[in-house]
Amino acid sequence: MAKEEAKERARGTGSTPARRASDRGRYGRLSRERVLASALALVDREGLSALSMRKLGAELGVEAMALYRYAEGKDGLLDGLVEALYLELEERLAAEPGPGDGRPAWRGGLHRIARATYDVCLTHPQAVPLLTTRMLAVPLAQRPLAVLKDHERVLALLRDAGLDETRTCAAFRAFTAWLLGYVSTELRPMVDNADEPDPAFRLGLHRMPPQELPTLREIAPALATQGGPEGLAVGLDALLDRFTESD
Amino acid sequence: MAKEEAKERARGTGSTPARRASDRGRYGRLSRERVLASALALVDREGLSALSMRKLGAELGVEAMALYRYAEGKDGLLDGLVEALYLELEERLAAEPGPGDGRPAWRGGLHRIARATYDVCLTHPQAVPLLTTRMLAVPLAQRPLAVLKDHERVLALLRDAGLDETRTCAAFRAFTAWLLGYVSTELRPMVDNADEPDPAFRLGLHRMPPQELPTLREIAPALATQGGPEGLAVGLDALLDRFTESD
DNA sequence: TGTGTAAGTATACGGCGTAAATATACGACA
DNA sequence: TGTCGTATATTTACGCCGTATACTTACACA
Repeated sequence: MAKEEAKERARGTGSTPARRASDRGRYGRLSRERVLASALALVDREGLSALSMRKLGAELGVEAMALYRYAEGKDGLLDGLVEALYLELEERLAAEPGPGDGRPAWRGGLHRIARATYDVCLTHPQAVPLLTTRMLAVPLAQRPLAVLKDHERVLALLRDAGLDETRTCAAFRAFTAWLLGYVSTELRPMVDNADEPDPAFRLGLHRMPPQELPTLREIAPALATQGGPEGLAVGLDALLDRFTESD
Repeated sequence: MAKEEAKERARGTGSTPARRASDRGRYGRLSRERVLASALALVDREGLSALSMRKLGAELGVEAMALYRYAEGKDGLLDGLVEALYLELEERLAAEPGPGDGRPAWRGGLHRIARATYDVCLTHPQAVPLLTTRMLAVPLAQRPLAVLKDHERVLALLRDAGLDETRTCAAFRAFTAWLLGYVSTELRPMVDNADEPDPAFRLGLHRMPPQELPTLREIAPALATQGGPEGLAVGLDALLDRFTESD
């Protein structure tokens, strides 16, 4: 793959002098990587609903239909975004060393995965809904390879913990549900009007009928805070403790 | 009832009359309730992507634009579906008695809410993604009243547990994340081809590269099982234990 | 019985995803 | 060097979508 890119670059640097500048880049501009990266950037910048084949094409200097060589339709493109997120997760996991602290390796591994997933989602908050919509909507075996490899890592770690098949499944489900639920609830806007100086008005509390929602009104400012990665870790430990204990 | 609505209409308030069935003519066919119920039925039957203003209008024997009196645009309609789900939840909670078993009332209450939410989602699996996309995308104060009332119930129960504000928030977040994550992961298809008799093929395992995904391939059949309401309850207890304990 | 108003319709516009046919640049090979 | 097959991108077109705007119609009430 790197070799192909090198070839393309050599081609681009003018081995054929008669080629006009506007023609030079016409072919070989696109690749699945470039398409997905550009799509993710667009989503990061303008949100999921702003992603259309035409707009993405324009962003890449190309007609919409050209994208169909690199993703099968819009749905395939969205699945590709999920794949891109998990590839980024893979990179992060490969980069970080893994602490090797007091706890068992399998538990540390699960925390690393959870934390890295959190970080990826924090980097691309607008793409997070894709995890519960596209990724979970696709049957297990049809998910992108990067996703399946992530599942594999988690399952292998649970196996390392010495769990039998039943308990491994239960723990895997708990891990996934907690992680996806946590990032889904945490990584999105809580504020109503960010420019409003008064916290109560910024939260839009004036919209809430006070007699019906006394506790909520009282506690809403505190709810605007976040649990952060610590909250994720605490809940993860609680679930792992429960779901990995033998009766 | 018809009299009150007539009064409201005369007063010019924005509320919507629901005419008696015998009044059926060209006018009075629609109401917000009927629109939302029909939309939910359509989603249940054909999935979220099949819901369009035109199709919903046709279903109700009406032009698409007529729907705009009862929901502000498509997004408002989707938010209305979320509202409908939480209204259904409210009904369920009102109907069931509440067991009053050994555990503290507040914990029993949270379990009742979680279970009822699970049941509602089980009844409308196709609508579940709306919870993580539409509901969570809307800032707290702008969520439908039925949603806010649900939040209020949960918060009040946590307050009953004697938690301070900080801990109440943490527990609320954990409750929400776990519940939404659980229903999102649990209530969707895991199978590849439901008509295939061999379980392995039904799961599409032949698509998985075996050397890269050994654990996953081995455990995939077991993963196709579900945690059910019991799994939800077990995890909920684990999280509540952890997030409500004082240091 | 007339009249104001809410309920629903008609029409139109621009954007969307994408099927199908078409044009074109490039690599390979003569 | 020329030409040819093919991968690559474009063009065109179709039907569906959400919805702004202007219109018609049925009803409540005087």
